[in-house]
Amino acid sequence: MNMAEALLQDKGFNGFSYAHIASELGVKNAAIHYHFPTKEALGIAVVKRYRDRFQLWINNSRIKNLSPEKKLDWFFSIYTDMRADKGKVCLVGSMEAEFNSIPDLLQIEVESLHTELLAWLQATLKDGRDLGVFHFNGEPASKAALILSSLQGALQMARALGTSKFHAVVQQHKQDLLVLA
Amino acid sequence: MNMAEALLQDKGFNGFSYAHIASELGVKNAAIHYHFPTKEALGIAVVKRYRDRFQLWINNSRIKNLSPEKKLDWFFSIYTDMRADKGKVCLVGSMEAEFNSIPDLLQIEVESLHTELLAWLQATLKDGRDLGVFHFNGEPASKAALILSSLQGALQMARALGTSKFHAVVQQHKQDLLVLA
DNA sequence: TTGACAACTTACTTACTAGTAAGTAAAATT
DNA sequence: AATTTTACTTACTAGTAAGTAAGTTGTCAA
Repeated sequence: MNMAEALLQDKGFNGFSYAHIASELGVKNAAIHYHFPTKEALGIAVVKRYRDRFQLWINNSRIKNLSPEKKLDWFFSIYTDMRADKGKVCLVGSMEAEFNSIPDLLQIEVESLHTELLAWLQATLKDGRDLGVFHFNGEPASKAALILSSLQGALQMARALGTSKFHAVVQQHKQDLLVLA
Repeated sequence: MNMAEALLQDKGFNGFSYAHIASELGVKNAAIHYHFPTKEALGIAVVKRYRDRFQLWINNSRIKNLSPEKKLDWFFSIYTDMRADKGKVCLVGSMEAEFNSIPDLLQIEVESLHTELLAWLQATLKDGRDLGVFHFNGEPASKAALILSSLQGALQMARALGTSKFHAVVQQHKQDLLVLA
């Protein structure tokens, strides 16, 4: 599953095969099929694990008790770490880009993950604005969608235009939220 | 090339084959290879055509003489139209998501397109701020990267979460740029 | 000690992939 | 009118994809 997740974030669902995983793990093709009968099942398991991991994080007091500002920094750091880890992109972006060529049940799993990420970010932005630390117009839902879509896009952008562009985007988000115009 | 472009935006580079194009056009596999010897060449031709089209547009007086505000509306409309056209995503996002599983020369072509899109948006944002119609902190380059990455991500997001999310993002960008805090 | 099960390997199938070589019919060029 | 070129088709190759059936080995419990 670690290998599959890394390959998903590196090459996309249609860009890797059972053979890739098998050879790198030093096992045979069929050994993967023993644990994950189909590629769809493998993809779903990876996304499901990611969802569970995210829920564990945000419900852990380590994160839960942070200020909105620190929560946002933590959230940004997830994406910064992906960029630093061999230029990975986020799972959601990787699979939504080729959404119409991935299996049905995997689409549903990706949708669930995306909804959960967005819900947490939206709540965090709302809390921050209510406390007066974040400044933005409009609905928290819209601002959350803007920021999340931008992080997703910026990881992809960095592949062509370099890591500096990714960091520029993150800094711009911080400035937009924290600095009064 | 129209078919290839549509398939790229629908399924990604690794999600379509010569057979897809051939069958839909009612010709044989080899007929495509006659015009585009390799899949890499086909991809490059599609992106190159898109680059040329974009340069034609922005150098056309119809766009060139628009106010920064109208220019931005035009730019947003490109992405809104993609969303309306069977939920396509932008070429750049589609290929950067699977960047590490597409041919080398195609990567370079995508990079060029992305650089050109970003340069135009950056200049437009700068002009708008200089004229006092746009309001944002920081460098035009960073704000341009933020907006472009967000549009790219929002088209992908809309596939899982619906068109309304895409429109929310566009409206939020307008509000962020136009309304004083 | 035997039996059952987990975790494989071996060996395979079917379907599809990009790509090619050789031939053909019609249109354009000389 | 003869020749060349364009745009294919037919028929193929070599490689890879996901997926499967049957057999093997090591571990553990009764």
